[in-house]
Amino acid sequence: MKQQIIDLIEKNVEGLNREEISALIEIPPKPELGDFAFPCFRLAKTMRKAPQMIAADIKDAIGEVDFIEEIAVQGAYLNFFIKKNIFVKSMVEAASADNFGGSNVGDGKCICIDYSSPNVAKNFHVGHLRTTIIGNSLYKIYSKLGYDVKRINHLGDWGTQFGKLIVAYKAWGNEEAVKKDGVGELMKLYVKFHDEAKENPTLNDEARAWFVKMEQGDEEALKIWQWFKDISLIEYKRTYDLLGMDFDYYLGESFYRDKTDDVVNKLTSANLLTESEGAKIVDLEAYDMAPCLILKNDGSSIYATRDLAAIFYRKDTYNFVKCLYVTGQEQKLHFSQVFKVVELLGNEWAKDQLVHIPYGLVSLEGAKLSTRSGNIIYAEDILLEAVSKVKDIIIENMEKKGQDIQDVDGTAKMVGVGAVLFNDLYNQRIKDVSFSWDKLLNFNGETGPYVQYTYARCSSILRGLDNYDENADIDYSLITDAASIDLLKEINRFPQVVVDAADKYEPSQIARFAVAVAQSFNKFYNENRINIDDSALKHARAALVKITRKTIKDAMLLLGIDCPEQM
RNA sequence: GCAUCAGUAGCUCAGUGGAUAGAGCAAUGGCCUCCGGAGCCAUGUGCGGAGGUUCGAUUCCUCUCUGGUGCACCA
Repeated sequence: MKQQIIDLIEKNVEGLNREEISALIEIPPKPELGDFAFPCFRLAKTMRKAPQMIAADIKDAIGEVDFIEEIAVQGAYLNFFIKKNIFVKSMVEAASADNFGGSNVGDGKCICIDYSSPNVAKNFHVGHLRTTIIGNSLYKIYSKLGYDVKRINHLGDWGTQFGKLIVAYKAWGNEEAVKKDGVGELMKLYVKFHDEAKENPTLNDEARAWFVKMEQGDEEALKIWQWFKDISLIEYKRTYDLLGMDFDYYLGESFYRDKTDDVVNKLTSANLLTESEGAKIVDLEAYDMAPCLILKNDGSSIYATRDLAAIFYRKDTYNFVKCLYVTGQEQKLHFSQVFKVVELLGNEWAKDQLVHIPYGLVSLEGAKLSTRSGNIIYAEDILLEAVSKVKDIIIENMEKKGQDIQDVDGTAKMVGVGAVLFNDLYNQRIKDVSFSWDKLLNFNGETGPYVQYTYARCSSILRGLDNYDENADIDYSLITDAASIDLLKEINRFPQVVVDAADKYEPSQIARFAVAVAQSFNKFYNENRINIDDSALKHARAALVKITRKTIKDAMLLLGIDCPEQM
């Protein structure tokens, strides 16, 4: 419908191309102001006339059009009122299409997303949840737009921290305890190492020495390392299963250990490597950044080295058009440095293909999360707690309302986990999050369960319709009330919302949209009975329920959340 | 110190170079013998401050204040 408006304006206005017109056209803030609006401020300068007069002139030039009810001039705005039945029909039909909201702009091109990437031998806590949830949603969003997305879990499974763990394990650990408590025990060893190292700094040198051994392929070191890694992965996968998420590749930092030499060689031939305090660095002073450390003074690699190796590997292997890194904003400098180094090696594509997607810090009741101080909540505990609370509510509702819900545990999992995901995706990524159980477990208002509830309600309505024919013709002229039209307009934003979410790397746009549709539907529902005797009206309203239901489900799936038929 | 991000209603947050800046939470008061009350409706003296660009700035620029984060051998 917007295209037809653009056609009209293009034909009757000089000096603007279709793209410019399209960008100018807006949806008025209030329905009384029309269905589409075209502001004429910008034309005032070139046409040297008051914008109000320009609007009036354009109106006259357009004249009568078959699908337009009225064109109103309001100040500098040209407000278009589309004939309702035509507008309704076009919106319902658009929203009924199978891939509504999606497109094929991606054309099968590859996008790599590096996310989740927990540090092996450390617990998976609330902070890790953010990267996992945001990354997963971006995967869904870009897939919806026709991209071939590679989900890469770049495990933190290499580095000096394993030297520390080996030192700690050999000094204070034992096999039994690690077998019994898994990552929990490894964490204890890690914390103990840091406490002891404060008194005895030579422990740090020992740790670095063990890491050098790892890099040199020392059998004993690698055996312990592999064992710790296996233990950790089992625990992480349990959390991923709960979240209903998976990855295409688990390629941790260790995967690149034989590829860092090549990075050093490239940098050396490009004459970018300089020595400083015994270490090898790339000087970035010209770009107002601290130097990028490539090799430590003991010759071993560091995370930047491995990130560089990973970039070249991914470019060669997947030929990505974009490689996204979903990590905390505190790593911003690191990625700026690494991306700049890639660029300095003569890779212009680094400028727009390598993108850091930062998110805000998670704190716990105002204090920073810290394993060492015990100020920590584990992802798994949060998810299980939410599921358990949802289950209580479901059971209570079943007694109160006499509902018969088939799969209580499955539904509780869907809603509980969904609540956590939604809560994490609802605000802009960059906002810091102060974790609060109260907020997380309140399911009223702008929450996942609210949206899911609306979905279940749609399903329930459709199940209960009497004398309903799936294939009956719809009389669109029967839909005239404001609540119905608002609902349709809301739903029809979907394709643009998905594009915006992708452009800004902001799943929150989708979450906000899902809530807006749900709110709009609930208002419609409160004003319009659907299962009524008037068959034509019943079928018309049911058509709105159907597309609402479908759109909510598709939007929620983009967040990694499924919707239950009953709850 | 340098860099960077943020500052909108009591709280948590949306939002846009333009038509009266919006939601949710919390609070109070309402909601049809009828499709699901995890719902709907009603109540709101707010864009940190100062300049600048513009016909128009909460939005863009500069400065400033406040808070977060980062600044080499951790990732």
